[in-house]
Amino acid sequence: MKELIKVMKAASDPSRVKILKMLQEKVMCVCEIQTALGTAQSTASKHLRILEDAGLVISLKDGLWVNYTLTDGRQSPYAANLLGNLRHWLNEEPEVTGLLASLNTIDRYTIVDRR
Amino acid sequence: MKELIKVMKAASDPSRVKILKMLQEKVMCVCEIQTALGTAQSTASKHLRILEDAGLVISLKDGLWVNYTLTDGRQSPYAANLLGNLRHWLNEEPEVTGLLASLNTIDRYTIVDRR
DNA sequence: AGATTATATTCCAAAAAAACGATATGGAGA
DNA sequence: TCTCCATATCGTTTTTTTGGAATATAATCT
Repeated sequence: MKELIKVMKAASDPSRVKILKMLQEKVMCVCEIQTALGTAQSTASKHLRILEDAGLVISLKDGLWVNYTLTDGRQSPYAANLLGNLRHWLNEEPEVTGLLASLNTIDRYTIVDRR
Repeated sequence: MKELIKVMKAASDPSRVKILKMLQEKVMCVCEIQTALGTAQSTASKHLRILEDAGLVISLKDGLWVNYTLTDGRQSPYAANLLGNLRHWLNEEPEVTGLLASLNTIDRYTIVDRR
């Protein structure tokens, strides 16, 4: 029960759902996600932690970068189910299509250069 | 997106998940749900409203009683999906099996007689 | 070693959610 | 009509969640 609740809670926030939809498209580091969402760095990082705790996402270090990916869902049937459904859910929503379209323009090196 | 979030939020609370599992077993009125959960009446009523707003549950008046049932999920694909999954999810969890086992002893007329 | 940098964590304030008691509502029966 | 009763709503308090700024951490580079 706790496991299910954790997955549902993770999926109860628009920013986190957006992160999941973005990660369907590509592996992303924290600063890319932060930029795409338009939030503070700590906010992005915290959302990612919640998604990771729910078994929806995994992090992989690459030097200073931390890359986030969707999991294969092996550690939680609830997570697996959600990730599977999310693949076809929300694909017509402007809020999501717009965000995904903007991913082309978001690149970690460009982000870093600009600060 | 908002619709999805509403369903996920509705499923993010243990009491509400328990209500859904109970309604898989039988139609229940508010006072039966209140008793099964051990909460205040207003609390049960509010949880039910949230579930109803998410399209997971419908209410049907029968005199003074209000009977709650699971929906067929026609008004929300997300609700339909969750209800379908919940049919096999959590069936082994003691927290749930115990609750469902106790439903035999919970009957609206008995509850009313005792107050 | 020291400086730099991407990310994680901490701290705090604001917003949202949850619980309960009390009251309101609306249907049933006298 | 008056009363009674199951449920809904309101008002309030407590708890949880969210967001950002500031700081800590850990890896890289000179």
